[in-house]
Amino acid sequence: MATVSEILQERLQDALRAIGIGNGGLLQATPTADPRHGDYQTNAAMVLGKKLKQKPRSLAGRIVAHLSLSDIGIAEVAGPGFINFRLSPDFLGHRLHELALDERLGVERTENPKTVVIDFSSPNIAKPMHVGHIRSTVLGDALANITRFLGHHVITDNHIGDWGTQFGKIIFGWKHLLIAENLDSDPVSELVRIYREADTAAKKDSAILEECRQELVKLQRGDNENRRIWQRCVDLSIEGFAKIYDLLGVRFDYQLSESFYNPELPRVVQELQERGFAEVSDGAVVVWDRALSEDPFIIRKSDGGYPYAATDIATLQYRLDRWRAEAIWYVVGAPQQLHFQQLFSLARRLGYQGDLQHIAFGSILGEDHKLMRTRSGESVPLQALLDEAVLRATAIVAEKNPELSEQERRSVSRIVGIGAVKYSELSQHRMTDYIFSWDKMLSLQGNTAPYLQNAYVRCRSIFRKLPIPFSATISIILREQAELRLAKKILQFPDIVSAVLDGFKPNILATYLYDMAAEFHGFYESCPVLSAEPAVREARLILCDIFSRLLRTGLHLLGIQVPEKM
RNA sequence: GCGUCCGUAGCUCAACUGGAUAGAGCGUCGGCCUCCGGAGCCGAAGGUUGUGGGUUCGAGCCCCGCCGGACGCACCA
Repeated sequence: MATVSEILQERLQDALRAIGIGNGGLLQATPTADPRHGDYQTNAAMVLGKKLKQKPRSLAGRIVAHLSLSDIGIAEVAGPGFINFRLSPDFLGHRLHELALDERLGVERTENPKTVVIDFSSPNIAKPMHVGHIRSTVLGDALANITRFLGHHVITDNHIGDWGTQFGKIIFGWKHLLIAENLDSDPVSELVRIYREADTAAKKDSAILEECRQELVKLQRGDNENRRIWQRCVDLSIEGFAKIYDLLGVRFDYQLSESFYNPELPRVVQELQERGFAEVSDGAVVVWDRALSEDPFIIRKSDGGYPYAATDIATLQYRLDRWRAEAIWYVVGAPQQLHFQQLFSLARRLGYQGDLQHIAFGSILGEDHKLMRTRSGESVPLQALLDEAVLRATAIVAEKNPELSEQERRSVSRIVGIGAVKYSELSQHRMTDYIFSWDKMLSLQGNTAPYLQNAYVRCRSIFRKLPIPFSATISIILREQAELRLAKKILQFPDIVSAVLDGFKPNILATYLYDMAAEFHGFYESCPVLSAEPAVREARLILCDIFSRLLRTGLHLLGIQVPEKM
């Protein structure tokens, strides 16, 4: 099923051919910002007028005269040469009926499915996940859901940081500072503690620093004991991550960690040297790209170790070779932009095909407008943050709806609390540094998850009052302004979903859902459903049915659940 | 110093990739509950889009210069 925009664009192309303008390039028909300008508009006449040196208004007039739109609505020329479209109630009713019968709500699968690897979350072993990981995790998951929904073959891969110089200190700490009981009760905290203490000790005592280095070297050479300790650290940490991913409802197809690529690193560096892309500089092996930066891309350190640049190249090769990836998207914070520019630039020079994207995002700030920290100045652990979200939601739900059973309240609180955190990320443009506020994200008013979830619940409660289960029947006749407005908004859904990937901006889906919920409330206010006469009631029930399914689907694409009551 | 990102209502944020009179929420002020969940709806006030130029039918968006902020710049990831 073509989207409304696509239908209008096709009709435009037909009209252009009719007046002898064959290939006008890509035409756009978009929803208008102001209802006085109709429902959709195109600036095709102005764009083409410039190209063909014709007056935009008269060209627009000729286009309109040749537009065949009787089944859709009407078109008119306006302003400097816009063509405005108004959709007829018949057309809206017809489309709505189609959506009612379509599980995918009008969203077609792409005709060109691609294999897309999405790399996100990527926490580090022996460190707790903190607020810095939430954006990557939530954004990556939402993009994966949407990309998959559009029919692409998506592979999600959690590239866990399980290798690196910190392990010298962790192993030293494990051997000298570990407290077994702590490891049982809260393993990740204990790993953090021994790392910190070893780090402090190493700074004060160069003998300890040297010992840490030796532990690292032993690990890298495959020493049995160190290898075993490392594996324990990895296992314990991954268990901790899994609890958080469960709570968030995020899953990965793969969790191939950095160490997975270790065996490939010498070959990677050697090949780059042999092919002339890498050279030795100050004892390190580096790749220069002066056009990008005066700083080199270091693929082997002067001590022989391999930094993550080397791992990233090996990872890239693996994804291209093994998975036949046509696109690889990295959902990683903005500070690493240079790294990815260097990586992608090298990949292109090596002749690697594929759509490589660094999907960058801004930071989360506290209410003081500075990077979000705990009172003691550390980054906020994600587990604690999510627990607090659920706790706060529990209090709100208990107050607003005391009639829920204990079990319902627990389930709803989790959906609301986790949804609020996710939505506050996703409703914002990904590049903005945004201010974390419990009160705002859990507010029942405004562009928040609880507001949307409540709109869903309100709508669903209508269906609970029906004597028999609802099923959409025949035709739909819409007359009221509020009905028509809601219908028009609903029909934009397929265009919006695909637009999200154009710039990787889930926030436009979020904003759309919010706008639609606002239209629903207007409709709900002025158009009684259950008490309406049968034909009207049927049409309104269909509107409600599509609205609730669409809201649920849209939120699911964002990784957010909806409760039936709250 | 070089590079990247950002600057929009008192506050928090949008603006469908260059479209028409820049939109929401919070806060402020004023209306609406014999009616499906008022967790809602309707209305008012609030702006020289940091600033100065440029490009064109048309700029919050593109280009150049300033001002202010965040981040990154050789062996951490």
